[in-house]
Amino acid sequence: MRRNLATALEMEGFGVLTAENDVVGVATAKAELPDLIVCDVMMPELDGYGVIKELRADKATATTPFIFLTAKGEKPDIRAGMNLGADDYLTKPVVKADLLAAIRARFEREAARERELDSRIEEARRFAPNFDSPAPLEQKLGLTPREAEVLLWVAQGKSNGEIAVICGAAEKTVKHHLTQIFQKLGVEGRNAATLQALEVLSTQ
Amino acid sequence: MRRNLATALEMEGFGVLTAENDVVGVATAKAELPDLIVCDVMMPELDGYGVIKELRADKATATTPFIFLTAKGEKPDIRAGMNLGADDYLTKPVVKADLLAAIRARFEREAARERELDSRIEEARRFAPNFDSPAPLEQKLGLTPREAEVLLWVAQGKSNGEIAVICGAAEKTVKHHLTQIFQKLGVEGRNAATLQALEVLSTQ
DNA sequence: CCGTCTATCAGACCAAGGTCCCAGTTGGCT
DNA sequence: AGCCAACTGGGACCTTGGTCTGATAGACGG
Repeated sequence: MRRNLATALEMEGFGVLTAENDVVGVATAKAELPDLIVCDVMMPELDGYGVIKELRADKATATTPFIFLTAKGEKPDIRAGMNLGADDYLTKPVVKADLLAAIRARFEREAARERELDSRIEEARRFAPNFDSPAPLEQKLGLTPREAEVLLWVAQGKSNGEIAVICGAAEKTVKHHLTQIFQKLGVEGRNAATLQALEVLSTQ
Repeated sequence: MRRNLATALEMEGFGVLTAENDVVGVATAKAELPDLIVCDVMMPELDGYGVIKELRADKATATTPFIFLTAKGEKPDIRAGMNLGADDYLTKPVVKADLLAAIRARFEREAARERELDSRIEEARRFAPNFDSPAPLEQKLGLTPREAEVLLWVAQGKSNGEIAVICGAAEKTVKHHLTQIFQKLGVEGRNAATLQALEVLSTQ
């Protein structure tokens, strides 16, 4: 049965790993991190429910698509399997076409999620430091409020003169704050300070 | 039936929206973007299969957990529903406990995915400009190879003298490249140029 | 009341950044 | 052969950045 299934899937172009029982299956799943898991319910030690519980509890396999394929086709069996976080539940007898369709459907579903995830990551990784408030600089870099304010403008490429105008202080004062900042950050020059500030303002 | 179900869910603390048929259901789902959808199969115009096809085709609802709850409980019906990307399929008669458990299981599954996604976003949003290659600067900012190289080091906080050593050129030459760079980027000073460079190097 | 922290500012001084003008070399394209 | 773009450098010159020393003033807690 298992061999039949494996060869059928391989003929469709899938890479297949098999395991002879529940315990071995959990181990190989955690080791190989497959893209999808097909699993029976009736097995000696953990049984299928135990397998999915184990896999769902492990961060690495918690979101792996998981399909039950079993002769235990009573409603309570199905509900138990699905409620443990299975993604589909096929009851024997199963024709090859159904299994393939189910697998493809789960892959398609996973692909849709992946697309959404990609766009959200794309969004997140955009270079967008938040120049709204000097508070993060004050806290994360241990600066005084005024120093944080000055650094906020330095990080935006302002010159000391401009910052003096913006903050309503003399350029000398700005310079003084800057030396304090450089010392606290352990850097030389406004460039290195800017890099640190951007790091803080980007990760938030 | 629908009212029964809605009040039952509301009593469990869920916010519930209802729709009297397939077409209205699709419209409200697209408008309100619910966290989960429960849907019958037998409906006048689209039927349940049409509903899920529509929703899966729309980027905004493509990954919303979707549960069929219907009297059409024959195996081919179930397979059809699941293969269209449903996440669970409950056949009437359904006891309240089963529905609640199914909903909670889907939410839990979604939460697990969300946790994984959060960690991946956290990874991605880290401030990590890629200083490996000047090529992006050359292309996206319209610089010559040498100019891009100089800017790459400027963006890392190097002084003109240091860059001269690194690039094996006279400081005068570095300065000359910099004036070219400033002109091309339309900025004054290395700070503003650094900001533009980091933007390019961060978004990749 | 006194010390500490924060913010303010000044003068002197040097290093670094940046501009302007100019000029030689290489390499590819026509 | 001639041209153009890129890379290279020099000299003169000014601006900005940054340090050092030193000083005043309000706020705040012990």
